[in-house]
Amino acid sequence: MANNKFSDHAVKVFKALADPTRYQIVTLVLERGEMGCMDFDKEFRSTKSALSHHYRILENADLIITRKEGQHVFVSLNMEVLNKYLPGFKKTHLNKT
Amino acid sequence: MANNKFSDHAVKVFKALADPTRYQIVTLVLERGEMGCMDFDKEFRSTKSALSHHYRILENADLIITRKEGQHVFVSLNMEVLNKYLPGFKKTHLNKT
DNA sequence: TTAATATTTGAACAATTATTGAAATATTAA
DNA sequence: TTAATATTTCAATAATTGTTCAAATATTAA
Repeated sequence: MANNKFSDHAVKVFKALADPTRYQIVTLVLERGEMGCMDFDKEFRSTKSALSHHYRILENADLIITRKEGQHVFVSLNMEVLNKYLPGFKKTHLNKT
Repeated sequence: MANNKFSDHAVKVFKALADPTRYQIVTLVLERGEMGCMDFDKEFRSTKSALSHHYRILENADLIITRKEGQHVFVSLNMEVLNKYLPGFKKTHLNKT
């Protein structure tokens, strides 16, 4: 978390979700739970490098948590932050066309 | 509303709020209700032209409604869309530091 | 009609953000 | 140790977004 002012962090969270790939990452992890961080490159067209950059942005917004297990990195959501800025996100954004 | 797919519109809404000026416009209108669209140029440093461009983005995301009364334009929120993508927004984003 | 005020538009430029490919780093297995 | 796989970092470039200023449009008042 870079900044502690509510509105600054809020804008950062919106920025993090203001990209189709990152929005999809968040909704997929929300649906499936913790995922291997590079599983996504099969699901969407995105290189591993691009994904890595996207993770950094989600992480800087404090929306995701990454955990390293051996060679692999796993991504999960920081529900505390998601609920702080986007309460009801799961209900509203999951399983929508 | 340009696109009818839920996630595309959602990303558009996040993009619209992913800028400090636009976030402030939305929270101010939420707090005060309908406002003269150029009242903001006193509140923040932003030219009328920049504000006009910002309104177009908020309008394209279907977040605001503009109403013309004589020479003046008034801005209000489209609560239906705000509630569809960001339920609880008012409660969480109002009167925060 | 002309003048005054309000807002929008468009084009140019600046700034930020996204993507790429190659090289670097880390971990594990052989 | 070397090789293989996973992920990150870096620098370059591409693409998008934000701001500015000037011109255009709209509305009302004189």
